[in-house]
Amino acid sequence: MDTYYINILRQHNLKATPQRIAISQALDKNGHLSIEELYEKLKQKFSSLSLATIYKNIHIMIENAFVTEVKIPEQKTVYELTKEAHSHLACSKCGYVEDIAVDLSEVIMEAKSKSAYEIEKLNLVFTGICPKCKA
Amino acid sequence: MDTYYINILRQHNLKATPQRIAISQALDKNGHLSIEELYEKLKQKFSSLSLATIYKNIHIMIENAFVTEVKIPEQKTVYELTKEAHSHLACSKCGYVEDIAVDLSEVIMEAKSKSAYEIEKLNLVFTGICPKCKA
DNA sequence: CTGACTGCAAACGTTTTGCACGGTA
DNA sequence: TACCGTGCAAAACGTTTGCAGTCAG
Repeated sequence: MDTYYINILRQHNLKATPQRIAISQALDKNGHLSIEELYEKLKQKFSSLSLATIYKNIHIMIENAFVTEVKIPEQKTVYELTKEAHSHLACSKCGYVEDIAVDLSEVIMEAKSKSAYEIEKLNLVFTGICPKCKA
Repeated sequence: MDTYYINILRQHNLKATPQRIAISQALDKNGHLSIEELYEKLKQKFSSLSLATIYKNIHIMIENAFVTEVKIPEQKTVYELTKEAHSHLACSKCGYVEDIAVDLSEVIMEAKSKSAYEIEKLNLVFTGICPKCKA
């Protein structure tokens, strides 16, 4: 139901336009999408959809902590709805990206003790072959 | 001495042109540079230097495992001379990037046991404030 | 001497911008 | 109704390509 997305959009100070609802839904259902994939998917619903609208919305959604950008080595950048901190697994064959939760507390402690930086966050991406591509 | 860079370039099957020597040296001395930073630095030595030359060389150097691309969340991509696997620390204020070695064997084991992917490598970037920016 | 590299200019793809119109709250 | 969001077209970027001349090996 759209009400669900309307509410979470409003909770993030975003007006609930049909395009934004569709973006939220697409990211929610697909997990991780690139700008181009988002555009292709939504173009089916809104034939007049403009790429500029996708760009503008993704950026405003990132600013409002509603969406998070995920940069993957040697692949296109993808976007996801913001969740608790987690890591990512990316398939080097097909590009599919999924979430993975690993315990990083030790790693963070080690990094803090070894460096003079005031560490705020960390970003971990595993790359490999997904089950589908292995088969 | 240039001989040093000439040799490592040749070891990577790359002809040792003055531009390539300068790129190697700049990356070696500065650690991590973006395309633009590289261009600005080398432009001083080679006033006729073309951006296209930087792009072409960086790519051929990546293909020959001489240079590695480092993608940093919300920052410009930087390049470094290829070394053993290591992680990175990036300053969210000034953009400065440095290497850090942390033990990731446990994390890798955990990821392998939790996922059906055939994990090949991992990429870890810490973001925070560097000592200079803290002061 | 030959093939590879450079610099230039043009082409390309992606992202951003300005503006008039339309829709949300 | 007032303001914000949308779509369009153009502009601005960053990156790539083709080509003629030059250089490394």
